[in-house]
Amino acid sequence: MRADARRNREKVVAAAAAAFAESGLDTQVEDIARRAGVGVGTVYRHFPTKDALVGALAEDHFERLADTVEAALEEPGDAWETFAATIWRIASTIASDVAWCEIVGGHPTAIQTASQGQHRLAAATSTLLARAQEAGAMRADVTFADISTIMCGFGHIAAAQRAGAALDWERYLTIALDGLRAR
Amino acid sequence: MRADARRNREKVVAAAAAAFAESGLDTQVEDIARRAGVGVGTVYRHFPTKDALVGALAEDHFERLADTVEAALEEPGDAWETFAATIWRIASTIASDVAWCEIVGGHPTAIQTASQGQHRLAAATSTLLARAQEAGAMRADVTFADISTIMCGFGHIAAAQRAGAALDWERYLTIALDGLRAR
DNA sequence: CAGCATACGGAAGGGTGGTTCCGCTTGTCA
DNA sequence: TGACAAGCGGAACCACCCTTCCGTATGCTG
Repeated sequence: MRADARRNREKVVAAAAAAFAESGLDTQVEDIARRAGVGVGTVYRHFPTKDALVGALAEDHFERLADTVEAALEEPGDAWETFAATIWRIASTIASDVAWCEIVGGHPTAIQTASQGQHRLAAATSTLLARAQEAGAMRADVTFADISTIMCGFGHIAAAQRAGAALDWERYLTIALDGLRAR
Repeated sequence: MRADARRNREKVVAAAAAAFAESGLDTQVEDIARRAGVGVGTVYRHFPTKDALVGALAEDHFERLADTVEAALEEPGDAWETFAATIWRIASTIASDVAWCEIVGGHPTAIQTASQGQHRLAAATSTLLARAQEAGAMRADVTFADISTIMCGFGHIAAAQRAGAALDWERYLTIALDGLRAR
């Protein structure tokens, strides 16, 4: 790969990440290209479609989330506290990026491919969940699918909040986590 | 208004309600017109824009929801039970209509106008909420905004579920309602 | 340095879907 | 019943964006 091509690819990825984080997945390809200082043709040489670009960035996000959760598995301490703190950490990371909120919330444009990162994330979260249940701190009937559902709702609410809706994802999470606790 | 015009208006409203309920707010105006047995021009003579049509139907939905909640206020019985049962009733009504899920979930196309029906709905729900708190069954810090947020998440999840996602709005509501209860 | 493959920019292409417009039809009222 | 206003159908219009294409520029290799 030619040196200028590599350089341009990096500029595109950086510009796309910034633009999506700021304005969401509806950001136009032309805006990303302008931000990167290249033409749209260049964006398309590196990524066959806009979805592929979103997918590449999303996978990167999921890998980093998986790292976070796997790191939490190593830490000692109360199982419930670890679970809750991890959810909060993940949520605030996601909430800082509009596109990420939309992806987690299930925006139609987003990739649904069960990727490497998503698998790791699911596995680590399931373990965290199981530990909290074994400790008797979490309702026994909760499954990983429930956590997915709650996080899907979270993503949507956070995205809407960023878009100006009178919603509060922190209150949402507080209530949802309380609903997960054992009585 | 001419008799045929009134008849056509009713056909358009009925067709739109059915089409939106089935396929969501993305349904094209031409599909609605075909379903009503009229041309698109006729749809536009009765409603200046697609949004206006959606808005008219939405307002009707909100009025009916408000009726339901106001009726619940009259019923005697445990305050928490009444609250929870009402939320469940509302939720299953909404879940039966894709467009309604999208509106409640905050689909961008949907009207955000604070209408008559929405006001009545908000007022009645707030009263129901306050009674449950006075009875000591609901967390004291919960506000109407929290209920809105939870229902927004619900709408989104129900819409995604209808679209084929592996989500379960009933589990979601179970957990969320549990999170609202006093400990 | 010459020559070529690789890469680039951005105008043009194409699909989608809301909205408009106008010639024709149909109620309504005198 | 005749005449006119109101209503109708649906093709055409237009805006928005993703994607493609091609003439030009540039890094790399011998």
